Amino acid sequence: MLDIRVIRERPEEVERRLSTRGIKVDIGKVLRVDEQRRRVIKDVEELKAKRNAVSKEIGRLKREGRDVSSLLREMDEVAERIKDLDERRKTLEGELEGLLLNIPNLPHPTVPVGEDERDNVEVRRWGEIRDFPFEPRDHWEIGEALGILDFERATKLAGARFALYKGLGALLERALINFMLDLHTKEHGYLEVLPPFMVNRRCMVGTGQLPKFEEDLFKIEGWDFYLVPTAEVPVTNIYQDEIIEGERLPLLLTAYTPCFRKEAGAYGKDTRGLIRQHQFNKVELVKFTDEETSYDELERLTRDAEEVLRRLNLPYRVVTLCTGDLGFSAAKTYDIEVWLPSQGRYREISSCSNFEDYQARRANIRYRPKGGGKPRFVHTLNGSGLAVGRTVVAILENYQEEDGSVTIPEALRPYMGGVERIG
RNA sequence: GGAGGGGUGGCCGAGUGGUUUAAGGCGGCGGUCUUGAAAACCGCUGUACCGCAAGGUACCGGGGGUUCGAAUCCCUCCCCCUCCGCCA
Repeated sequence: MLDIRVIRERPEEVERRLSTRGIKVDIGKVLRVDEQRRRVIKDVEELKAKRNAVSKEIGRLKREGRDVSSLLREMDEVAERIKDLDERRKTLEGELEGLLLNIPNLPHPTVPVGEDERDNVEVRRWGEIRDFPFEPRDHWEIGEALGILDFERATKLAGARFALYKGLGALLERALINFMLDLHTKEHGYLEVLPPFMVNRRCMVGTGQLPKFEEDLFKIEGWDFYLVPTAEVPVTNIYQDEIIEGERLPLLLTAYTPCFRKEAGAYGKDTRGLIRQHQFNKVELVKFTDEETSYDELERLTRDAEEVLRRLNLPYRVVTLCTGDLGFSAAKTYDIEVWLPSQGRYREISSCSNFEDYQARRANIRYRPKGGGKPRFVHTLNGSGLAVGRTVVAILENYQEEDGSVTIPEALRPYMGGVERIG
């Protein structure tokens, strides 16, 4: 959520920066509602001040045994006006909140202006793309042939966009989760947490999935529970409605969770294989920082995620998302894209963002500055470290051999009970 | 699922209609004293919103109601604890 005071003070700037996302926001409407709201607040609070004063007076006169009937009559009207204005205030505040919750974050000034993913800017590349002496196969072909992935039977269990891992495939997925968590906890200083995989609506509003993107989420019928689309939601909301002591910042958390997404609007996209599933595993990195250090922390967080690919020796590149490709709540995002030989291109495997105080304002997460002072909103950041299913895809494809076998990256072998090769 | 007990400030805890601008204590900050520290004593010590300011308003788990006036009375929901049942 944007700060209404910023919108009030610099409406043209807000409108201009939002327009680079390719959306049009009616700032004028926000300002009009805000002004009406403040007017009503002023009026009703004046009346309440009067009510409080008169009520005190009534108490005093009654104790003295004096007559108060004229004052009571006077207060009848005041009470009525207060009731009306309170209702009006509630309506206006609801209206303003509704508008604000549907306005995306302002892109950071360093974000390249552009329309869509074609305008994203590559910032670095790492690793050597292997030169295959044969035609590299798709990961689903490799996985099915090795008997470690079974999409057909997964369809019986749930439907399209689900996977059944078997044998060393299941072990590979589990090994990757452990490998990533160990790296981030033991070497990068993150605290591991294991949150609920379902959250209530308030959390979804806090991180920005709701109210705008209801159609992307799985909801539990009859309950105020949603399946988490990313660990970002439960982990960021851990500190909802709290004031964190400034000495404790930055807070670094990592979590493994499955992620559940409807993938509405992705019909026909990546229909085969593990790339786009209704359920997938992910290890997430989350940071809470102050406003001075959040962009340094974004660089570090991105490097922490990249480190997974370096250890696995998988070639990748990092791109800065342009304004038109930026997510709703993000001020700046780096995507990490891993090389997939079967597609001959880089595919997203991690998305690392700084949300500045946008989520903190929605979820009401503040910190007390060192040495005291008024609480301020934290900056929140998160990034995949990494999407596990897509990491399996990258390993199967980049480490495949002509005979259909797959070599296990060395860093992963201790997590695989020493297995060096599948097939 | 059944029965009972609870939810008050950073923490503990008093408060059953108006002298409550929420007692008192602990913790924290500042001061006096001291070579320094401790102790003692004194003072300060929540959040949000409206307002240029002075100041005002709201908040005692959430929402609604009664009343001139609600932490206090009524309704409703949520959460926690204890016991019973069921269960991984």
